[in-house]
Amino acid sequence: MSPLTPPSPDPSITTTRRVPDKVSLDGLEDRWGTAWSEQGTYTFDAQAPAEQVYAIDTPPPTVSGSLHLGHVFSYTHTDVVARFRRMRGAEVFYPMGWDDNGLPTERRVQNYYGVRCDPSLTYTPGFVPPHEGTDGKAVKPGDQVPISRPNFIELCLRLSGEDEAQFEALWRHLGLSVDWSRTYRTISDEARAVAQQAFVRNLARGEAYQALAPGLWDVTFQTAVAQAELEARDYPGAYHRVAFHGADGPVFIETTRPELLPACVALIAHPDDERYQHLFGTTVTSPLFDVAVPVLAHPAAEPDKGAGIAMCCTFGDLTDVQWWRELQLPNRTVVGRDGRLERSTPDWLTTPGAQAVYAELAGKTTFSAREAVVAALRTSGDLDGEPTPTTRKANFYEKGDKPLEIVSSRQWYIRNGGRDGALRDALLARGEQIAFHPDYMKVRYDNWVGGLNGDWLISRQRFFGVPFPVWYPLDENGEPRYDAPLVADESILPVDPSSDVPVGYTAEQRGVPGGFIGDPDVMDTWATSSLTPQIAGGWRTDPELFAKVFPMDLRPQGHDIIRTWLFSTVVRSHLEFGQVPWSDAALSGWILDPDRKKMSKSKGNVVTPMGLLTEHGSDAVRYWAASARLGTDAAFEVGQMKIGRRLAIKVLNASKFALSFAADDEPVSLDPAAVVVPLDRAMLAGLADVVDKATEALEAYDHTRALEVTETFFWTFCDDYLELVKDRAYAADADPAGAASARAALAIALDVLLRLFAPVLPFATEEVWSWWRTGSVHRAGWPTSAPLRAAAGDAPFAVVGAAGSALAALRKVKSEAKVSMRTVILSATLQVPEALEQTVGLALADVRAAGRLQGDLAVQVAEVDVPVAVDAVLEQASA
RNA sequence: GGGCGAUUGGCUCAGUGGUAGAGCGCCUCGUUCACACCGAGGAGGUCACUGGUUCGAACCCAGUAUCGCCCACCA
Repeated sequence: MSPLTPPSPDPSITTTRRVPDKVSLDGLEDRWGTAWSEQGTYTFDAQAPAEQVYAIDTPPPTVSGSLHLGHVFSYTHTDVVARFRRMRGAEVFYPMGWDDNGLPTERRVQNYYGVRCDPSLTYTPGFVPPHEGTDGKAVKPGDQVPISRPNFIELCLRLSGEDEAQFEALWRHLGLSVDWSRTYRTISDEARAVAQQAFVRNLARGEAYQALAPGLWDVTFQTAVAQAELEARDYPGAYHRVAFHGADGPVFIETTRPELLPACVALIAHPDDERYQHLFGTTVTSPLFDVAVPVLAHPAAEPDKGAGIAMCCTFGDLTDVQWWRELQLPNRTVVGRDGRLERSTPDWLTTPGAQAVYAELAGKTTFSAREAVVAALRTSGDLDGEPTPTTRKANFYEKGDKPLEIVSSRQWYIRNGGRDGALRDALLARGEQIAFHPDYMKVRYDNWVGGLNGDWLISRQRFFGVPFPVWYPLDENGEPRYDAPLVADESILPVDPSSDVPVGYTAEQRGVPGGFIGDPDVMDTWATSSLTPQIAGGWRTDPELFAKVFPMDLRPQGHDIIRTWLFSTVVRSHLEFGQVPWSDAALSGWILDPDRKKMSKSKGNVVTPMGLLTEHGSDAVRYWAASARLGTDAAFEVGQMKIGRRLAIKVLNASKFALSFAADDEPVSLDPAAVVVPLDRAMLAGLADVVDKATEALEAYDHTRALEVTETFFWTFCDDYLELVKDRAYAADADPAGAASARAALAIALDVLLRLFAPVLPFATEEVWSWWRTGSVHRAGWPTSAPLRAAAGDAPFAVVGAAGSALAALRKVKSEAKVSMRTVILSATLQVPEALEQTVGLALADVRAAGRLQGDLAVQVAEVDVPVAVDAVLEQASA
């Protein structure tokens, strides 16, 4: 991004005003939304040189219902940045994407239409879903009609398309300065092609691989789940003290999962644990099932947990997986992919008693099986005491509601440093190259990368997603040759291996021995969204564009998805391009409800974003959002929106006033040479400081600071400066130079203030701009301080403060006397601190006029060091 | 258990070494000559706590407490 030639107010620009008699915020969203769209105000110019481009990797919102307040909040932050950069002269690449390819979309379609996907069915042309709309509640799974995968995908596309149209309408109403001609869907052919191409290239370089291994599995969704999608939740359970049978008597273990007893492969204690030294190397038999298992030592066993000796099952938790792997234990899986115990009796249960007990468990859920095992243990006398209730932490899929099981399955992985120190270090180093805003968010990246315990699992056993562009040859027995995958060539992507045929085969060979089958899985949603820069930037289709926008400048996102979206994007970029995907990452906080809890969906639905925008106005809601700093969670506060609305209205009214002093057909002068009165020049000096501070803050992604300094100045401008100069500005006949000075200063200040407010209040500022300027304020340049300083000369801003204080003192006299502010003061003496004597003197005429002072105004240096005070004689007091 | 934030008037928050700030709310008053979706004035805080550094601490250091979040934690 290059520094731009800033616009200096051109003294020759004078325009005739068209100020409406009555100003209002109502309807500005529609009016200007339409105008911006028609005029292409935010269209990205692909011809712009690369150094001028500022590219934003916009988060594609998940299409699974409606946008909520948190979206409005964080997307406003991004839009403020986009508008600022655009005004600074950057050509802003600001696309919008829709993430519509994942599990949330599937679930919404199931609930909305009352269907479920059954891949074994064939396509039904013209299928009409049995149900439409949720009526606030979901169709129960039992009532869902099974339909084919193509039918299901058709419905996914239809519903997400409808949702996306609504999303876009909301974003336009909010005033996001997105280039709407650059919209993408993660389920589009192009996005699928990018995802498949990136995968194919990962595979060719050995960065993607397939493995058959135990992994976390959600029994509800029946899919594998990645580490990044885990959520630890409290889960009620109970310790069961269970006796294993050793040569020298019982060995007690404690377990919260007695139903896994038939899957036990060993008992394990810490090598240094004195209590179990004599048992290491011996064999014990399990209760109920009479399976002989070894007692082994492993340092991962914790002596103070439970009985200090653990029952290792395949697989109860990730520690079991570690033991199984490191101690080379057998695999005795009993829990299936549906979360139920295997129907057939496992072959390692050889005694009639064991088989009889298992027969009671077969096909049961883990929950029911647990009850059955506990009952059997009680009967056999192997349960010592009663179960002790406890709360334990269990891993859940973040979107699921049952604890994850661990099952063995064949899955695709991408290397992410979880098993490779060199890669991990390289990715940590990439983190150093990204400027996080706020910077302390970077530790979350470091924590996550440092704590990875495996590669990135990218395959999901779902339907609506990007399929893996891979087929497997079938051997003579019809078994897939997973070691010899047939990978689609980049040139033919996207492909769907369930309908497309690999090179060298015919469709008839699908599923027959000696033929082929397609990989049935789809990619995890993050595997696609980790490629948003590639998708939005035209990596495959428009290399020229891609070279201009990549690496991008900004990744805006929530701090809750640093470990997923941010990290996975860095991984893909590092592997494919050997660089970071963007220079800056802006992390927005969450919206909390007034109870300081994270806004829940149910509460969020009570106040819909569109309802808020309609009620308070988009500028008002944007003001609320822009008042919260990056990284900080903010309260949902209607009060803040009302303040924003008041500010927007004030901008309209103050602008109308500032433009009102000349006759209607008289042009407005922006000539700095006309500004000769010290008070006017002092005001511009103050404004110059504001411009510098606001610019510096926005450059540093601190939009709240920029807004604050601008707003503070603006209220002083309205309350003090405008009041002080209005009589002089009107009095063109009595004091032509003084009036011209005030009018030019007002116009120059207004011009600058509108630009400063434009990123936060795009509608009100554009409205005012249209009254007296040409073009859009959003394509006008960002103001710079140099011309203001030149116009201000050596006048100190303190003059405005001193005159303002003097005016406030006069007002206070009237306020305390409980009379109108228009009451005439017959004479007054100002008591001012010595330091202000000179500066107040420079604006005395304006102070007199604004204070309605008709007689003498004396200035004395106060004896005590106090703010400005006044002794005054009021008209009424003398009457 | 490790880490990161936060703690300032009733509320929401600014304020990184020099006599406590804003807005909202509250109180008093005013106003239709830009603005009632208004204006002016006012009251209100020992800056979570304890030590320390310093001429001087809301701010720097050490510790404590409470709250929130991130990571780890399934025997």
